[in-house]
Amino acid sequence: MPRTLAIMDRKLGERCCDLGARPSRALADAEVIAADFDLMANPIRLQLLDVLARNEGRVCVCDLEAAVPVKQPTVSHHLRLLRDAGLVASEKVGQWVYYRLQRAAWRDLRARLAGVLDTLT
Amino acid sequence: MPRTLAIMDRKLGERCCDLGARPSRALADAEVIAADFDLMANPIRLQLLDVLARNEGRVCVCDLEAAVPVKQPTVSHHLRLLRDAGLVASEKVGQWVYYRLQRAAWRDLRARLAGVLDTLT
DNA sequence: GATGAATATTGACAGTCGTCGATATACTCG
DNA sequence: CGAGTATATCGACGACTGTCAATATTCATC
Repeated sequence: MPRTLAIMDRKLGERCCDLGARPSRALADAEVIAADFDLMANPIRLQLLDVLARNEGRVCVCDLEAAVPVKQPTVSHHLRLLRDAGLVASEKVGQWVYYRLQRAAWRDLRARLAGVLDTLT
Repeated sequence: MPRTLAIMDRKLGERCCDLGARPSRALADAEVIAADFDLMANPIRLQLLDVLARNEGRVCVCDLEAAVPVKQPTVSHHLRLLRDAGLVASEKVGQWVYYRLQRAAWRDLRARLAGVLDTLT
């Protein structure tokens, strides 16, 4: 017993509203994807990731600090967000901490985002 | 007169800091990319875009309103953000307003984001 | 163990974001 | 014109974010 008309069956200007439009993704899924995008939605984090991507396994915090226009606590803050998300890992060597990208985690994230972007294009 | 050693030339645990790490993108570029990601970093916008993607040129605001768990002013707010960014367009027909994706704008945005994601993987 | 360096954490602050009720605007129909 | 509907805008509010100074922690060296 269908009581709503599919949107595709309707002409422009004819019968509007409540015709059964639903998102294909549940809100919970959308929130996960939104969190992925959110991590990337900051220019300092993008610059940090860029430096990490081009210096595999060899970047200590003070190098990162020199690469971006914010102070050390702020760099530490952004690195923590990326680390908590599993996208970078850190290794302490002596008094320094070296950061590196977690390429596998990035592949997963990229696949998720590409899936979204593909449907919109 | 090079006075900084490239990061790649250094061993782990040896000489740290100020070795010339720079982001390849300027801050201004990073801010543009971050704004792109930011637009996508919201679950309601993702759901709206999903409905628009699957109902080409035929979705009025009240249909969108029915598809997401927020009130009408909030839907209107998110649609405005997407419209201001050029990613959707609206057309008034009678008392209704129909929204549709701007596929070309999405191709541009996807290319920019894919470029970033590719370097990280 | 005191000193100094590298990094993390804390606490405060200003600014931004998402949300909604109320209201305004624009259109339709009687 | 008056009533009703669809959408946009306004104004307020709480929550979250980015930033930094100050402080804590950890390690190395003397």
